[in-house]
Amino acid sequence: MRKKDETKKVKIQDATAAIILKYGAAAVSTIKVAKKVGISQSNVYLYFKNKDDLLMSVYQRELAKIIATGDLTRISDATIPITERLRLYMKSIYDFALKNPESLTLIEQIKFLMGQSETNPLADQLNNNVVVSLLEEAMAANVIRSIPVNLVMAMVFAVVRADAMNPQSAGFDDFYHLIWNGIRATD
Amino acid sequence: MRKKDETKKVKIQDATAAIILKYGAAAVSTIKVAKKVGISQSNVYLYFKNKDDLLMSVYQRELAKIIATGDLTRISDATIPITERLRLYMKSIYDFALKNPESLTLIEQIKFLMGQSETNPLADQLNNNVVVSLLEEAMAANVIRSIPVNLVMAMVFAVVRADAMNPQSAGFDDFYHLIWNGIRATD
DNA sequence: CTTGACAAAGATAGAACTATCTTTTATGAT
DNA sequence: ATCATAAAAGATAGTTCTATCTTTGTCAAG
Repeated sequence: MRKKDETKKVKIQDATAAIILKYGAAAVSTIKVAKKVGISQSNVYLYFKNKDDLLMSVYQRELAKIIATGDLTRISDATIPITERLRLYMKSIYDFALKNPESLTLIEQIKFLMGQSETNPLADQLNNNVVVSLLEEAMAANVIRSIPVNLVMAMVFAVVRADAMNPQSAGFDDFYHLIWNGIRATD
Repeated sequence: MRKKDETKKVKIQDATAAIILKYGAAAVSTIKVAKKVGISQSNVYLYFKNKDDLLMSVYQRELAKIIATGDLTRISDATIPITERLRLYMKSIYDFALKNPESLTLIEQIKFLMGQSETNPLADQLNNNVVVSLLEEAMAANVIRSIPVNLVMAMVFAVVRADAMNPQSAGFDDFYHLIWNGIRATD
């Protein structure tokens, strides 16, 4: 029996990502992807159920990168002071964004095309469990002011993203100051 | 001679906007728009040069709403203290977003579909002249910290948008606090 | 060296769409 | 009432695309 070339699946994903980055997610078609890889169009369906499946796989791949980067364990480590954990959270997001700005673009684009797109691209990953409870804990302890969590998230991501896209980034300290002074509890 | 029904142009724009809000900008087609209005597809081309022209007109229409809302004159009125003008700017953006959340969605969607989409939807209008110089003036006067202007804009818009989309808004005071304490110069 | 299995390419049905061209219909002016 | 004009509808050429089905090619096991 003949074996399937697993590197080809990756090549297809890469081509898809390249098209999205250059022309936007709406421009993706199996024809263009296949042409870019140098295979026939029907061949794409050997590796992906359909176009949505392909897009979702690219989406998941970028998400996995994000998760692999940050050390989520420390964020929920109760032995670390909460202010320090908040800082850790922001640092890990900031570092990732600066290192992988295309990841954010890809996630944003795909989410925009496929879904009701929520507010921001990273919502899924760091959000849903760890970060929300971190923020809620900080509010309960009166370390940060009581604001809807999604406002804080939106703020963090927007600033990170803007900075990552800038030709020269402002640096983590400015970023941190911007966020922290906005959310910290005033005494 | 038979006269053109100008209300029909508006109806076409309305139908387009409705489709965008419900299914996203990528879902817009002259067929669907015409069906929604109850006219023939070719009829759309009597009022708009092509599909892009239609989308751009919807985009411009929403932009005009925003401009019509805020009183931009006061923002550049040098007799008003700069901190007060910064507050006015944020208030006008906040009020508009709360009153017209769909406007933001429409602009975001259309911009996303048509262009390289920059960072945020409102960039064009309040931005380009008045607001940028307001922020730069505030930085020069050391009223706010020296940060890239687009970071501040991104932050403002992201928070405003998130709040406007929330079922219950946090209110202007919380919004203002969040932004102001982030950007103000520390003494 | 043959053959089964599966990858790869080819071909194609069918849908959705854009933009233009043609025909019909309605209306305001004479 | 007639007629010119332009709106409205209809028809259509041509493109792009998805997803499936068919054919061809290739590799590995026996």
